[in-house]
Amino acid sequence: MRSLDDMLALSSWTRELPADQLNQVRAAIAVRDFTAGTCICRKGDPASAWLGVIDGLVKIHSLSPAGKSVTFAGIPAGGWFAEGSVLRGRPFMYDTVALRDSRIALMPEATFHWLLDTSIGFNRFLLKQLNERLGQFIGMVEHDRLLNPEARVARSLAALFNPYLYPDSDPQVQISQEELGYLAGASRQRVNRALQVLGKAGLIKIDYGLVTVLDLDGLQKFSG
DNA sequence: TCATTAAATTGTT
DNA sequence: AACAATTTAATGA
Repeated sequence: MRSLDDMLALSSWTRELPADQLNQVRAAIAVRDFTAGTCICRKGDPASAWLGVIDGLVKIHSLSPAGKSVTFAGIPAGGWFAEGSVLRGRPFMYDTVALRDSRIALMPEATFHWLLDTSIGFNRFLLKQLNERLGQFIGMVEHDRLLNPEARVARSLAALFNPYLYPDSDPQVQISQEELGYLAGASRQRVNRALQVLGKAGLIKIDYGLVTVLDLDGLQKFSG
């Protein structure tokens, strides 16, 4: 299992920090392990920390009153999230659940704001991250209206491997087809078919509970 | 190490 | 949505 130091080494915002500031930031970050299926934070909880996925896989999602699940984003190892709520000083708007055993970094709100006030590199990182996320969500609306289900699954999958949001060299993700369905807004059956098509096209490799991306660029551009 | 079983996931209708 | 097949993980001989 990866460590907090692995994560910080991968996070580009740490690179321009003076050594003593980085040490202070590192000391302020708490690390907690969550087993698969447990809730990391719920809608309405105070946003007291900026969260990072050191290892594992997390989803941000919402449950309809009728109990249907919609997943807005899957966050694999290397990703930071919840900056939106921390920036506004408002409670979380969505639930976050560990999809498999996950190790989470919690940077206290005060530390987050200290970095925001003192580090240009940190601000640059946040701008880039917010911009990447905005692009992903605009893309989701576009794909939802314009593309066929195979292409939607392809892009949803590709979004998990955004090299800026999730700087992790691992081309695999351990996720069930059911969860991919929540992420892509498609039924499990549809995801199953789509994955087979994408596999035959040589873009991914499918194993039990595991998807390996062979051609990320091709996956992003796939349109049937 | 191997066999058995339950649980999770997948493939199909 | 329901069913059958497959894979994994856990258990104990």
